[in-house]
Amino acid sequence: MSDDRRLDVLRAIVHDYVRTREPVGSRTLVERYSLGVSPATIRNDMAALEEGGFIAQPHTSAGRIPTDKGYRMFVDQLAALKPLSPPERRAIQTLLDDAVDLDDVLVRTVRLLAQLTHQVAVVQYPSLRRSAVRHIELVPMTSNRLLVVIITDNGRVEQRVVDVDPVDPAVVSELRVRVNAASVGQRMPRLGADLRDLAEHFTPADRPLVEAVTDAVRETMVEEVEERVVMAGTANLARADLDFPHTIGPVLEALEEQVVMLRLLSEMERDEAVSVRIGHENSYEALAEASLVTSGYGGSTNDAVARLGVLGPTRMDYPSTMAAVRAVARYLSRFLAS
Amino acid sequence: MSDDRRLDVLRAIVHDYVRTREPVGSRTLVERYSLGVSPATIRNDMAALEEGGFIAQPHTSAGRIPTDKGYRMFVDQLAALKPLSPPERRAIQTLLDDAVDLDDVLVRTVRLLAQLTHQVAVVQYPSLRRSAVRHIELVPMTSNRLLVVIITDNGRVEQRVVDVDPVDPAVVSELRVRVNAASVGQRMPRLGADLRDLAEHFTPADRPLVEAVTDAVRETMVEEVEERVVMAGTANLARADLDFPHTIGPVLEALEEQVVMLRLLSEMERDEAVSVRIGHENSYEALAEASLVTSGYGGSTNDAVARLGVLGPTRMDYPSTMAAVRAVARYLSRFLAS
DNA sequence: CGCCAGCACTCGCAGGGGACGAGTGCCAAT
DNA sequence: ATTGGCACTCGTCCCCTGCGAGTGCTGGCG
Repeated sequence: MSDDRRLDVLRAIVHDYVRTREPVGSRTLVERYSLGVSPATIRNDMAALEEGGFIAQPHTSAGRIPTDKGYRMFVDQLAALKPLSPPERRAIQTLLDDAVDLDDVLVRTVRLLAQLTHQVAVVQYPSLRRSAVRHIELVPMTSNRLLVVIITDNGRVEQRVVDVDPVDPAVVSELRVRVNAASVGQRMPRLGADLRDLAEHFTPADRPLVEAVTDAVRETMVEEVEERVVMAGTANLARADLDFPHTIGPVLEALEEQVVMLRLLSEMERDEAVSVRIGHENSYEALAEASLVTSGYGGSTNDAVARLGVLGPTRMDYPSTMAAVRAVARYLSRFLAS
Repeated sequence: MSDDRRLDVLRAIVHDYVRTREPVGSRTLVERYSLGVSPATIRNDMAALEEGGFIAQPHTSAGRIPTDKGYRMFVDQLAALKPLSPPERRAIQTLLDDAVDLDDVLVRTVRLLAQLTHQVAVVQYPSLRRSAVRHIELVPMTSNRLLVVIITDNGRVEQRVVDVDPVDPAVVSELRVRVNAASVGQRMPRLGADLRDLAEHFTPADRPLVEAVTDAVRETMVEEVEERVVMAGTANLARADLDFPHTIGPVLEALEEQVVMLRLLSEMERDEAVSVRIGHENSYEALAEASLVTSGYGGSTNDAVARLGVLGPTRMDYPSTMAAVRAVARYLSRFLAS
C-alpha cells in the first residue's frame, strides 16, 4: 500500500468535498479521479487515512470528509501555488493605482481580497510602533479642547482630543514647535523619553498642557492602543452559511471584536510567507470551523510591517485562496514601497 | 364595531407577534390581552383589519401577522416613547465621556446603539459640506508625494495623498501658508472659489502643485465624495436570522455598500425626530423585510448635521428601539455641542 | 504482498399516509 | 353590536417503510 497513493486519495477527497460539500465515497472517487485502482483498494486506503485521523465519516453509511488534520496535511503537501490569472492581476494593479491615501489603499485592498476569494477579508493597519513621527499638529478646537494630529512616515494619520485648561495661543505655538523638534523622525520607545524631557522648557503653569499633549502622543504611538483592522466581505459568510454548524453568529461576533482578530493575526508567523490556521488550530472556540489564511506585507522579506488575510470555512479552496492572499500581499507591499 | 378596539387589536397582534414570532389567533389574543370581548368579536375585527391591509395570514389555517402597513399604523399611533432606564442612561453617559476624538465618539456610539437595541447600528459622519476648514497641513511623504491633511471645525480629520513633481520645500511652506489663509473658516462652495484664485500667486512652474493640492481640498470637502458611515452589531443579524425570508446574505451585502446605506439615510426626514422606514417603504429590494429607525443628531433642532439609527427585521420592538435611538441621538448631540 | 470482486450489513433519508389541532368564517340568538 | 356554536380548511407532526449509498470483510488471483 503506497504512501503516495494514500496522499493522492486524501487530495482527491479534499478536492471533491470542497467542490460538492458532500461526503465522498470510494466509488465516486475512482469515477472522478483517475486513481487507477478499484474502489475496494481505495477503501483500504481510506481506512488507513481514517485510522491516521485525516478523514472521518459523519455517520456510518456516509462517505468521508477531511478532518482539520487532513486539511493540514493537504495544505502542507501543496507544492506550488498557481499564480493568478492575468485579468486578476490587472484588476489588482488598476484598483490600487487609483488610491488616494493610506486608508483608501487598505480599504481597496481588503475589498479586492474579499472579492477574489469570496470570503471575509481582513487587513491590519501598519504597525505604529515601527513607524516614526513625521509631523505633529496642534489645533485648538474650543477654548479648552485641543486636537492633536500625528502623522507618521508611512502615511498614517492619527488624531486625539485632549481636554485642557484655557490656554494662551502663543504657548500652543511654542509647544507645537518643541513637540515637533522632539518627535520628528523618532519612534517608540526613544520617542517617549524625549517627550518626557520637554516639560522643563515650560513654566509650571503650562506643564499640565504639555503633559496632556505628550501623553496623547505617547499613547497613540504605543502599538496596542491603536492597532486597527479593516474588514470586508462579511456578506460572503452568509453564502458559506451551511459550512458552519450552528449559525454564523459566533463567527460574526468574533469578527466584530477587533481585539480578537488582532490577537489571531498576531499569533500567525511573522514573516511574509502565506500561513494557514485550520479549524481548531485557531485557539478560539467560535472559529473551530473556520480557517485563517494570512500573509505579512509591507516590510523586508522576513520582517513584515503588518498582516492581511481572509477568513472562511475550513471547507475552502486552499490553493486558490492562498494564491490570492499571496498575490495581494505582494502587490500591496510593492505599492507601499513605491 | 369601535375603531378604538380595532386599534387595540392591532396593537395586541403586533406586540404578540414581535414577542413570539408566531402568527396570533383570536383565542390567544383574548387570553393574553384583556380586551373584554370574546374571540368571535375579535375575529370580526381581524377580518376588518385584514380587509384594510393591516394584517395578513401566512396560510389559511394560521393566525394573523402584521403587514408593513400594520406596523406603520402601529408606529404612527405610538403616543409617547418610554424613556430609557436609569442604568441605561448612565451607561451612555459614562461611555461617551471617555472618548478621545471624533472617530472614537462615533465608534463608541454605534457600538452602544447596537448593544442597546440588539440590532445593527449605523452612524453617519457629520457632513463635511456644512463644516468649515480649521486647518490644513501639508506633509511631504516622499520627494514626489505630498500628504494633505484637512482638519474641520467639528473635529473631523481628512487626509489625501497627491502625486506631484519633486518640489522645493520652500514652495511647500509658502503654499501651506497661503492655503490656510484662503481656507480657514471657509466652507463649500465659497471655499472652492477662494482656492481657485490661489494659483496666481505662484510661478507657472509651481502651478501644477498648487492645483493638485487645492483640488484635493475641494474634492475632500464636497459632500458626496467622503461621506462615511460606521457600523456595529452585524452579528445581531445572525440572531434575527429567522426573520429574514431566505437568508441574511442580501442584507449583509446592502450593509457593506456604504453607498446604499448613505442613500437610505439621506432618504429619511432631515430633522432630529425619530423616523421609521418599514419593509417595502425602503425602496431597496434586499431590505424588503427590514426596518430602519433613525434620528438626526448634532445640529439645531430641525437641521441635523447627520443621522444615526439601526436596522433590523420589520418584526422588531419599535417602541424600545425608537426610544433607544432617540436617547442616543440626544446624548450624542449634547456631547458634540459641549 | 498488493489488489480486487463479491457479499452481507448498517443506517440516513426521502416519501407517503394519517391523526391532530389551530384557526377561520358564517349564522342564528341575544 | 356581541357571542356561542359549528362545519370546514389546511399545515404540521409523526410514524413507517423502502431505497440506496457506502462500508468492512473474506477469499481468490497475479
